[in-house]
Order: sequence, then structure tokens, then C-alpha cells
Amino acid sequence: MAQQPALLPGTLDLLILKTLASGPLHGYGIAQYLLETSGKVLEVGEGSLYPALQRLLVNEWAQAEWKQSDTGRRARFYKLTPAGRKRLKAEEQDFERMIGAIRLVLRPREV
Amino acid sequence: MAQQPALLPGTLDLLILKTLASGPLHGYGIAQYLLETSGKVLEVGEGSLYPALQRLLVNEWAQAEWKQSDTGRRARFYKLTPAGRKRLKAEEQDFERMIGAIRLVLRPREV
DNA sequence: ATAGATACATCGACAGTCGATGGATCGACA
DNA sequence: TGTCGATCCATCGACTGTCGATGTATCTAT
Repeated sequence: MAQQPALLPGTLDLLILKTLASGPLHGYGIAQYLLETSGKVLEVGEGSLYPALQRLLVNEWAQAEWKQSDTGRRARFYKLTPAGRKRLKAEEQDFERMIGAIRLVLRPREV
Repeated sequence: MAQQPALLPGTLDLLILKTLASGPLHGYGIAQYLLETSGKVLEVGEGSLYPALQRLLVNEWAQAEWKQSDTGRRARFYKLTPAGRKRLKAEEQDFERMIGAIRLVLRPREV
């Protein structure tokens, strides 16, 4: 990685899952949310976002429904399924596990 | 990700660079070091490790030299170049930046 | 009119990880 | 003696995920 990648590969599903845990939201809204919540760091391109949303649907971690967005346009709202919540929990744990392990390497003397 | 991946994609170069910052080491030794230091979490397969080492050489972040290992076998020792140290620093900063951003999403109320 | 924000989605290129495979040496143990 | 496990190198093809470009459409504001 280092600079170009706006995302840590492998974390996008987790981020989306977490975002949806607060309530159903559409693709564009998810990208906006991540951008703002992360302090403009996580810039999810559409070429990453929509494939990720497809993954969620295929795995039945989310369901989609067409509705009106706040701005009056049609938008596809994604909503977590129970399986999606389970998955979120698992991904959060795995993430913490990985980060913890990496930290051990980055700072061996602080344990 | 979640379960199967033994590694967070995009972090391997950083981990290797950090490992080599303590002194020259050979491939097998790097894998061992990461495994032990991480508490058995980071299991770097050879199919990931050697391509990563090639990347380091190509980018001149490391130099390689054949020597005798502790066990008397021939082994290729990788050593950080000044550019490699620079790179390590940059990757560490980027990593922290990404993790910080992700944390903001995972725990929005703790800031 | 037209530009910018909102909203969807796909495509091909590219990079990185993984499991399998192949080779070789050495010590230990049966 | 044979063979097993650990040490050590490396490559290959499959797969997955991210990225930038592209295309469509609507709505608001200028």
C-alpha cells in the first residue's frame, strides 16, 4: 500500500457492514458516510463500492430495496440481515485480531 | 476477509520492512519472526513471502546476499537500504492513518 | 443552457494473497 | 539405512479485491 490506496484492502465489507448497522442506507450515502466519519480519509470509489454491495447481497448479508432518498431521487437502500449482523461481529473480531498482531510486530517492546 | 486470510492484504511489505529494520534476515527467518512475534497470528505463506521479497529488491528497499544461516545452511539474507528505511517510515504512517480512520467508523461515539 | 451534486452500475487493468508444487540440505531417530 | 521433519529457496496459476474510466439519469441552482 502506502499513499495511493484510499482503502486498506479487505476492510471494505467490514466498513459497509458497520455503516449499515445504524440503519438502511443507499450506496452513495454509504460512501458519503464513510468519507465524513473517517475525517475524509476513506474515499470509497464507485468501482469498489458497488462490487462490494453486490457481495453483500450475494452472501445475503444485506437486502436491497428501491426507495426515495432524502433528495427525492430513486435510490437502492441496503439493509442488514441477521446473517449480516453476525458477519459484522465476526469481521470486527477478525479485524481486531489482525491489528493486534500487526501492532505486536510494529512495537515489539510495548506489550 | 474474515477467517481464512492469515494476513491483512496490503500490510505484508510493511511487516517485512519492519522485521528487517532489526537487522538482515533470510526469508524463512522472517516468516518465523512474524509468526512468533505476532503470537502465532501472522502466518505468512511462502507464496506470499517470496513475491513480497522480490518487490523489495525491485524497488531497492532491500539488498540480498547469500550467507550461511545459524543452522549452517545457505540462505539469502535481505538487508534494508536507506530507501527501505524511508519506505518503512512512510508505510508505518500510512498504516496508522488508515487504522485511525477505520476506528472512527467502527466506534463513532468514542472520539 | 449547463454545471454540479446525487444516484445507479459495469468494465478491464492491475496488484496482492494463497495453495500447490518442486527442489535441496541437514539432523534425528528407528 | 531409510525416512521424516525442519530448514531454506522459489515459481505457478487461481482467485479476489481495488481502481479509474465510462455510461446513464435526475434534480437544483446559476
